[in-house]
Amino acid sequence: MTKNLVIVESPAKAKTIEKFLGKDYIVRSCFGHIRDLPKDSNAVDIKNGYKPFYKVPDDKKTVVKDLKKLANASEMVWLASDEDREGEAISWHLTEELGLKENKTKRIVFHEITKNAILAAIENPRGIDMNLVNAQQARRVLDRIVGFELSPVLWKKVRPSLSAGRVQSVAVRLIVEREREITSFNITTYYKVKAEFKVKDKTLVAEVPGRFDTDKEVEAFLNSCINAVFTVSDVEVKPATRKPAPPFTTSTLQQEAGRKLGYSVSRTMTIAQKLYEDGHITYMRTDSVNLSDFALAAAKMQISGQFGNHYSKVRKYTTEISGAQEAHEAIRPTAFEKLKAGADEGQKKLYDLIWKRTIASQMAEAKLEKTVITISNSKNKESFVAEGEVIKFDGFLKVNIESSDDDDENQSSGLLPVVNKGDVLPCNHITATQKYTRPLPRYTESSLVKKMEELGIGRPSTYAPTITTIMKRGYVLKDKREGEIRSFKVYNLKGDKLSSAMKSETVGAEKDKLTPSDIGKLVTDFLQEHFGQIMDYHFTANVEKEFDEIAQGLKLWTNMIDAFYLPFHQEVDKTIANVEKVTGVRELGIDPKSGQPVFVKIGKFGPMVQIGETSDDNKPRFARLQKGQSLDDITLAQAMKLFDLPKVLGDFEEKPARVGLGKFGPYIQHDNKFISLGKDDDPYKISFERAVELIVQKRDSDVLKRIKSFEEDANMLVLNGRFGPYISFNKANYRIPKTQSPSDLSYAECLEIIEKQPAPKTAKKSR
DNA sequence: CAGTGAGCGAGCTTCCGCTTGACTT
Repeated sequence: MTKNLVIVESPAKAKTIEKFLGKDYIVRSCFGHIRDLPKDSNAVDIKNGYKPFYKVPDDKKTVVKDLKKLANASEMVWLASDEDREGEAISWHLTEELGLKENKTKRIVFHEITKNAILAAIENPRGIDMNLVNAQQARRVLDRIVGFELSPVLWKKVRPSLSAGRVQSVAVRLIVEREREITSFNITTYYKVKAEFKVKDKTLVAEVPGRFDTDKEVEAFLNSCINAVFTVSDVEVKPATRKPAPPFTTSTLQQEAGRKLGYSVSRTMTIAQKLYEDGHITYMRTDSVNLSDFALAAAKMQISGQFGNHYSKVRKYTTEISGAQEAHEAIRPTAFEKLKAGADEGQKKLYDLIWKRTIASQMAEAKLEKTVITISNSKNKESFVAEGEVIKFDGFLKVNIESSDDDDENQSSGLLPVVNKGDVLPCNHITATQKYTRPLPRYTESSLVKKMEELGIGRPSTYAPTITTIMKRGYVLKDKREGEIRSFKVYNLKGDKLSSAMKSETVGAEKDKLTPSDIGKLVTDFLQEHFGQIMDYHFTANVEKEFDEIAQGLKLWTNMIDAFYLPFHQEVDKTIANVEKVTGVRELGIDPKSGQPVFVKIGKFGPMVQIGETSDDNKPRFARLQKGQSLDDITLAQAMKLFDLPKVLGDFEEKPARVGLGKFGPYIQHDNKFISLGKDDDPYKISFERAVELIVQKRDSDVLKRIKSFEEDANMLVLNGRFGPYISFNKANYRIPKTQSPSDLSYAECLEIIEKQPAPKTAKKSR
């Protein structure tokens, strides 16, 4: 007979807590939510007060069974799920599903996994807060209604299998709008003027603070500087400080790992999960910047020991993001004396980032000395200004400098040469460089997360999955963009000689930036037009206010849902009944050969170009748009070019080698085999020789891939794939059990493996 | 894997937020 059963959400947490509590307690985890609305569309009884119907999903059945057994055998069950809306609901679902009696159930909460916090929680148990549970039910039901009523509208009016929701649709909107801002951005040019002065054996570079808009203005200014006398008119030295950033939350960790380590949001989370499971860091899904008293003391000790007392400064941070639920601590190392941790290079780097950020957050501010030198010009009102910054005391900069999203080149320079007011400075030369104005950058995964967090959309546990969803639906893609070469003008004034030259630079090279697809734009426009309320950037913030009122017992959750549902559902019905299917059709012009109109639109299989309308005596021609092409801006010439392929390049071994554009990009087809073109191959320009080279290469790599083939049947192969060896039989793939060695398999053994395994998905789909 | 684009109809898709493994070709 167990005395006490404690239930927490995460298994790693359970292990830690069990150590704190001693033998009278066993601690188990429920692995998050144990019940949810099932997938069928009747999970919410709308006519009956929105009564939700909950079900234990299959993969949670054993968890629930085990917990039930333990609960029945315990004198007291302590529900220790997180202290937020979702956590309260988890405790309530556990109560219901495990059939817990009130007199032997207690609800406890803590925000940090420290012995003191847990003992204090046990001293202060409470009951389940049904108001908070109801706020969660409102959240859950609202999301279900929005998602499961809007998505079918898209299936009917745009394309099957699409999805819409409170979070994902707004995330896509952000990306669509940013793209349109970039496309419509009006690039203008201006000049920045810099001068290099001689100060004894050193040089001082100073800049005119403003801009010059035209060649004429900048030339006039530079000409006026000929024979000018430059005098130091002011030297200002003032102290400045810089403070460390707060410790990591999920969102800021994703941002820093993205910028500094190049990790995707989901990669960061997978790695953090490992560090957490191995006990190196605290929980990685959190919106709190709070550090426990234990952590504050431990950080202080570490900093004092490693850097000295004067580097330590205890700082308590408070969360400013609205809608934060703060069930956990910030993400921090569990033991600061561990300077390194992690099982591989990826984990080590992420741990290092977390260690530095947390330690820095508890360190003294950096003390700087900022110097501003102003240099006047005897012939002109424009002064030159030089700014420099000198670190007097490094403080937290000793361990950490956080990066920023705008990777501009505006780093302030270091130490400036010493000058005094009234000094006359000889000028080496003055340059004016042409600059281009720039639109806001495209979102990266992590800058999107940052924006979503600001808007209160999504939660730490959903940032990564949301990004996966909008990419999987094809709304958004991660693009790699080659830079373009752009020329700019540079003037140089040396002595009394003004010259100019053209230079060039590569700009706009991007990788891992999010861009919307045609379908993403189309769906966003459609939803904006008919469901503006859901697409409003403040929609989530507004409903959060109402959830809070429900949590405080000021409002009935069913009333809130009722007020939302009636008008929303009407709009859904109206849209289904009255609105035409959208295709994003655009006429590009007339095909010069056939005289027929050329259109682009979203077809059954995605964006396509079509020549001519369908009629009894006309069969239109079709071609799919290529990667990087968009309905919005493809030209007639580009569209017509798509019809040049496929074409035969020549015969190789008496069989034609064809080049074409397929679903997966450009390919060579030869002898019933398809070979993807290389990155640098242009399908329109590729030579026959290059095609043959690719065909031969493919044969070689196929041989390398082959581990074993059999005389009995040429269709049976043991191959080496991305996930290790596998069996390929009649174009279907089968896993090889870990107990068997792939290279030693006999034909009979292969057949046996195939028989034991269920028909693979690929075989099913192809039917 | 590398095609397809008539029209009809059956049957399917879909949300957000808690948690980890199982699984992928």
